[in-house]
Amino acid sequence: MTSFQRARSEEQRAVRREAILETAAAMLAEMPVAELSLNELSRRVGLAKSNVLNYFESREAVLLELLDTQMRDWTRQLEDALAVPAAGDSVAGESIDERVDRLAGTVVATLASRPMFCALVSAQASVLEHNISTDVALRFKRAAVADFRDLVRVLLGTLPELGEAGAERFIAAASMLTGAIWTHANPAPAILAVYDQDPELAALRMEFAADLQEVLEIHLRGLLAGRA
Amino acid sequence: MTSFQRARSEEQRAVRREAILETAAAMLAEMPVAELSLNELSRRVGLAKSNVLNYFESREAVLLELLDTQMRDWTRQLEDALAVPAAGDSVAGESIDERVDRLAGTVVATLASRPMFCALVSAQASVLEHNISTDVALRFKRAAVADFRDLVRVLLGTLPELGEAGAERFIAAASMLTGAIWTHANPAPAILAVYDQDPELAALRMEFAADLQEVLEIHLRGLLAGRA
DNA sequence: GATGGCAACAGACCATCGGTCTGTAGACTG
DNA sequence: CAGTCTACAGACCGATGGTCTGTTGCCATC
Repeated sequence: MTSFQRARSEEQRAVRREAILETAAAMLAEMPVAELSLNELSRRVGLAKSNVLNYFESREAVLLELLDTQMRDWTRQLEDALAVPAAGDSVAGESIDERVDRLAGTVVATLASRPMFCALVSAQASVLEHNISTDVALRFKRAAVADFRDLVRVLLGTLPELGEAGAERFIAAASMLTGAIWTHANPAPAILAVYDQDPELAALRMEFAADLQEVLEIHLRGLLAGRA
Repeated sequence: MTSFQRARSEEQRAVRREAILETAAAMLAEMPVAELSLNELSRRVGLAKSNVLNYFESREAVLLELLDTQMRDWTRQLEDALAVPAAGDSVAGESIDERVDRLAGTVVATLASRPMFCALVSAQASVLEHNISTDVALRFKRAAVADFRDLVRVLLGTLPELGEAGAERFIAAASMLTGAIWTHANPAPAILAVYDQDPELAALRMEFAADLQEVLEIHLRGLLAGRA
C-alpha cells in the first residue's frame, strides 16, 4: 500500500510504475501474454485503465519493459551459472564438446527456470514490438543491444572458439528458437487435445527443455564446424 | 461471379469456400496476417460475416486451410527444384558440402518466392492454432503430418546422410526459424524507423533470404557433425 | 490559513474486433 | 402452387485497446 494518494514527485511516479510492472509480472505467472488485458491489469493494480496508460504508453510498452529487465536478470544468472564450475580446479581442461554441452545445458536450465522470460521472448517480435512509438522502440532496442554485447562476452568466456561473429549468430538463432519452441511447447487447448487423442500426432509435441537443448547443441556444433 | 444466388449443392458450397480462400489469399498479399479481419474479408468476398462463418468455423480456420494448401504446394515446388539439377549428368558426384549448400539455397529460394506461406508459417503456432476446435485442429495436424513425411522423403533424396531422424529435426528447426526470421525481417513500422535512424541498431536488422540461408546451413552442418 | 492552479486520476466513451442470433427470402419438393 | 428447408443478411453481443472530459487531491502562493 502506498502512503500517498496521488503521485506527484518522480519517486512517487516510479513507485506507481513499479507497482504496474510487478502486477503485470504476477499476471504473467498465471496466464499467457495474449490474455493479459489492460482492463484486468488496471483492475488488479487498483488504478483506472486511463491512469495505467498515463504511466505506460500502451499495453505493449509495459510488457517490453518487463522483457528488458528479465533479459538483464537472465544474463546475470547465466554468467553466474557458467562461472561457478570454472571456479573449480581442473575444469580448464574441458574439451570443446564438453563445453558445448555445458553451455547449451546451462542456457536451457536457466531459461527453463524463467517461464515468464521465455513467454515474453516468444511474443517479442510478433506482438510486443507492434503498437509502440518509435521512442519506446528506440529505448528498448538500445537496451537490447547493450544486453546483446554483454551476452556475447559471457558466451565467449565459456566457448571462445565461437568467435565474436559466431557468438552473435548463436544469440540471434537461440532467441528465435527459444521463443518458437516455447510457443510450440505451450500450445492451445485444442492442439493439446489432439496430441492426447492421436498417438501418431503426439510425435509433433514439443518439450521445452529437451528440444531446446538438442537444437542449441546442433547449432553450436554447426557454428564450430563452419569455423574449420 | 457465381451463377447462383444461394449455394445449395455441395459443389456450390465448394465454390463459396474457394472464393473465400482466394479472397483471403489476395488480402494476405497486401497486409499482414494480423490485419486480415473477418469484417474486411466478408466485405471483399461479398458475403455477410455470418455467412462466411457458415463456411469456416472461424477466421483462424480459413487461414489454417490456406496454410495447408500452401504447404503442399511448396513441398511440390521444392521437390521439383531439387530434382532438376540431379537430372543432369555429373551431379551425382556432388560433395556433401555442395549438397548442403544446394539444399539450403533451394529451400530458401522457394520460400522467398512464397511470402504468404512464410507469413502463415510465422503465425501458425502463436496465432492460427488458437481459437479453433479440436476437430479443425485434428484435420490440420493430420494433413501436416502427411506433408511432413513427404518432406522428409524429399530432403533425404538430396541429403541422405541426414538420416530420417536428422531430416525430421531439420524440418522442425527450419519451420521455426523460417517463421521467426520472417517476422524479424518484416518488423513493425516503429522498429523499421529505429533501424533507419540509428546505424548501430541497424545491425539487428534481418534480411529474410540471407539470414535464413546462413542459419539453415549452420544447422545442417551441426546435424551432420553430430552424426559422426 | 484561505485560495488558485495544476496534474493525477476515474469513468464515460469510442471504434473495432470475432462471433452469435433472429428473421427473411430464395430455391427445391410434394 | 404450397410448404419446407436453409443460405443468407443484419442487428446484436461482450470484450478489447485506447481517448476524452471532467473532478479532486495536493502544493504553492498570498
